[in-house]
Amino acid sequence: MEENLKIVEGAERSLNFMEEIIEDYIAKGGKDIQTRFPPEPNGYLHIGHAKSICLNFGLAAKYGGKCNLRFDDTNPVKEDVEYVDSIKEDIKWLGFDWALERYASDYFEQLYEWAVELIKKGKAYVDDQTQEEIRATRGTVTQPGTDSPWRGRSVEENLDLFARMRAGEFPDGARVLRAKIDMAHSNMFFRDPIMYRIIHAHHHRTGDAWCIYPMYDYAHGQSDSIERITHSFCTLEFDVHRPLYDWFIGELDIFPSHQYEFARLNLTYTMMSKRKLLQLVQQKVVAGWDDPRMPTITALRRRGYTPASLRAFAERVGVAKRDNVIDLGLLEFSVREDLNKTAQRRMVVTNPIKVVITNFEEGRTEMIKCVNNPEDEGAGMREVPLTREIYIERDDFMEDPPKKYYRLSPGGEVRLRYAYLVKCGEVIKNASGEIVELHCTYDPESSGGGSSDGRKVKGVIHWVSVPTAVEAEARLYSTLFDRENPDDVEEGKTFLDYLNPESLVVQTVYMEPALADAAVGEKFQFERIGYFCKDKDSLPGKPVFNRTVTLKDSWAKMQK
RNA sequence: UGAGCUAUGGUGUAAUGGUAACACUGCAGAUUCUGGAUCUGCCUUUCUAGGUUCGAAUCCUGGUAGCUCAACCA
Repeated sequence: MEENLKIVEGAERSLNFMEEIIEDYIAKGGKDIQTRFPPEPNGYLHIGHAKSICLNFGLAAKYGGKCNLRFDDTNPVKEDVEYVDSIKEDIKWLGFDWALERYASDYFEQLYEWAVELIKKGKAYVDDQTQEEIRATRGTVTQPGTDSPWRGRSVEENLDLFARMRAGEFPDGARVLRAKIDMAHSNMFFRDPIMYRIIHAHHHRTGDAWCIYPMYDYAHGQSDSIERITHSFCTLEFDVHRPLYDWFIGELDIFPSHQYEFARLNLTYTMMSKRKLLQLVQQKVVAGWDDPRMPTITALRRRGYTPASLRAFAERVGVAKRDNVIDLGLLEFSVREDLNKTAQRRMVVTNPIKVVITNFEEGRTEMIKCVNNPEDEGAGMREVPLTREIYIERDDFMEDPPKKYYRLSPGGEVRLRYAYLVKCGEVIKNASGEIVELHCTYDPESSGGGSSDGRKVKGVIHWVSVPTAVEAEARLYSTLFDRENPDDVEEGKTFLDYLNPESLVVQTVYMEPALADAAVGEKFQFERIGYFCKDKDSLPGKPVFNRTVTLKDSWAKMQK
């Protein structure tokens, strides 16, 4: 696995633009590279965050720097400890560890003092306008705004009012503290941005100590500065905020952190909007944040994705400044690549048809040696029982096969994986003409890859012995949505109109006995089917497996 | 229609004034006790019009297209 990681992460490639920024910084004498991953604890992390995590932690590691985890917890009504716990778990699972765990709320006192400083400089004022009035006077992107009637208040009055805001004298929404910049600025964020608002709410960390809370723009840059973040990476939509980020740091004359933006990750057949993901959970379209069809890290983990595969994926998608939509196929390629080398093989029949090997003695059980993973010699061997009656896949038999069909057909011969050659004799049907059973004969000389007369066979099929088969529930997942870009909605529709009705298909499958005592979270390749991971919903005697991803299937492709 | 950001194969990402390449996808073949894996080959690319230059994906100008911004969200 280490090796595997190296192939991707250590591969020779040119620098991405972020690495260039950092190398440029170092070339100019800069040191102590410091980054941070700054989630708001208001939801679960998704694959887009995984890209950001790999970037921030990866860059710090590559250049001998450090990366902090800082929760942007400036809005108590949306945030919760449930989310901070899940975020920490996800980051660790991905394989990263932060230098410092910090919260924007750790800096509330300092932020307050700096606000007082700005008031004293005449750079901030308390505005009594209502939310609606503020919105109405902000202007539009093409029209300038107009000054608030409270813009000219004296420093003394502002100081007094701001102190009383903090003291809790005013109800929510009564007043705000605004930076005094330029109501006609072409950048909307410079039109006297709000720095503080009154919210009488319990904060998950500071409790009831505060009833005024800083806005993102007033908190983020200064928090970066306090932590001496040298490179503050964020997504493209924040580029409009950068001048304001610089303005506060400049006015306060504090450590000059700098912000750089990169394009966020988009994936086909899903969406990254926290709002919409929350909607899927709340409307019970999915079973929860960790429903294996969700793009959240917790869901991907439950589905069977590995940390290494997600890191390799992040490396492969690269980083740049233009909008992108990554093909889901690349994510799937990344897990298959990892699981192919690490997951043990097992035989499982998903849609059975019974085969009776007529020349195999009744009551006899032969233990067949099977290779656990042909890609990993260290994985060893296991024994699988073979008996007179076995299950094979219904798809592996055709009464009237097309050309190039290598599997079983009347009179045809195939190899039972790891075991003998079998030839199909009789096809048993019920009254309504459905095939219920196949009668075959085996070649006792054909174990170990040979045959009694040197003949070769093209088809190899998997099988499970009937008396020892273990029943399990398989959850076959495909995309939650039926189109590549479910965010692109037509008139009068919503993304919920684009759900894929077959995103989850539950099946009863028959497994070889070795699978009976797999551990939750353990990953296997069900030979010729796909990669599966044992789910936490498993009950004693009733295992549940999630299909992580199918195997590449060039036969299915030919069929189309 | 104000400001900012971005334009390279089907999808991503490189090439940093000097032969447009790498990965995924797709197609074809070799090989194989997984129609898996592996290996080989192939298809397909610089938004547009000018300019600078011996030479432009790269620099300049205009155009076009896409994205972002008018929460007391982050």
